[in-house]
Amino acid sequence: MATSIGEAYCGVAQAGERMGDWWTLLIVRDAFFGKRRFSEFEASLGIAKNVLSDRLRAMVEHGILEKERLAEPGQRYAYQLTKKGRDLWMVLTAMRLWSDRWVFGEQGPPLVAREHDTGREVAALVAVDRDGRPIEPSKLEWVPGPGLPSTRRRAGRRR
Amino acid sequence: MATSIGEAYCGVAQAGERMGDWWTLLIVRDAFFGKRRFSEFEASLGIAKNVLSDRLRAMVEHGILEKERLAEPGQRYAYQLTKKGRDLWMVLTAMRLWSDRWVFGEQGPPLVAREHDTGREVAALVAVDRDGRPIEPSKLEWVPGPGLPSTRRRAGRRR
DNA sequence: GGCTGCGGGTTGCTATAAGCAACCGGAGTC
DNA sequence: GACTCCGGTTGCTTATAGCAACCCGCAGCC
Repeated sequence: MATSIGEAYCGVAQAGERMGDWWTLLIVRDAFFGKRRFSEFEASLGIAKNVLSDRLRAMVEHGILEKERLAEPGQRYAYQLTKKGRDLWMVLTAMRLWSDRWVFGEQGPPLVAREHDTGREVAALVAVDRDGRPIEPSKLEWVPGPGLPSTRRRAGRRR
Repeated sequence: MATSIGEAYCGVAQAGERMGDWWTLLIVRDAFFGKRRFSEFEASLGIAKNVLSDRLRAMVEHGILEKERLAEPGQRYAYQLTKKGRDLWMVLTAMRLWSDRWVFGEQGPPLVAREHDTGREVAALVAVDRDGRPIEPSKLEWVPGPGLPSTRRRAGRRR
């Protein structure tokens, strides 16, 4: 990861910084599938042990996962998603839906997310305002928010 | 990127494979900001020239960007998002909203997306079914889709 | 027509990190 | 007290990001 990326006041860069690499998202995905143990992630992802160890530690440090010792016999731990981690669901879903359309396309998605009691499937994401009303992405512009510390922005800054 | 990741029948992994690394998403973000030229991306991102060159080529190959020679004097090119590239907007937005909440938090987002004619801001993403009705993520389960070639799945497979 | 400047790269070197295999240590089990 | 399993660590090799230097086509200038 580039040093310069992390300094940017950009949510995309910041999120990328927190992830580290794509493994992190795949670990979160597996956690959503119910996987919790070191060996489960290892087997499922085919990731090297040292890299997995590294990722898990970083994710715990960043508050995406919680490590907990299991009551089971032996030296066993469970990694579970925190609220912060579960909030990555939208990121995973956005990526999955993009792939469903642009990678899998005609052959159809290998996996779908379905509401368990009604059977309705997630077909898309829509952006909404604070009242929950949909916003069309093509009509959007980017404007500085309250957290922007740029010198070009004056409103709301105390000196 | 790991070799094993690309083989997975998982939209998240596939999307990650198409990206290559986080630079790709940052380039797409800049393209949404209106940047089109090699030197614009270079200056904005602080990315090394060879890496940028590499990413742009890969993105053109993957159909995320289109390279076009400008009519201007000199040897100048413009890189523009294709439909496939613009469709990454949801991924960027999901990451940005996650950062707004979990990285920037109290201090507020550095940047907001606003509908230019009404001023309404994008506050969240919601998952919807094919009829546009919202689905609550916490009630979801994952099930195999039509594109899954697993041996455990029989429906729809020709031999 | 040679000089200069600029955009858009390429080449080569170095440093960091991923991949892989081997080993390790605590907890339980026989 | 030897064996096994889980969850790692250590050390080596390979791949790739970062950086600096150089390069090439095209234009304007004189």
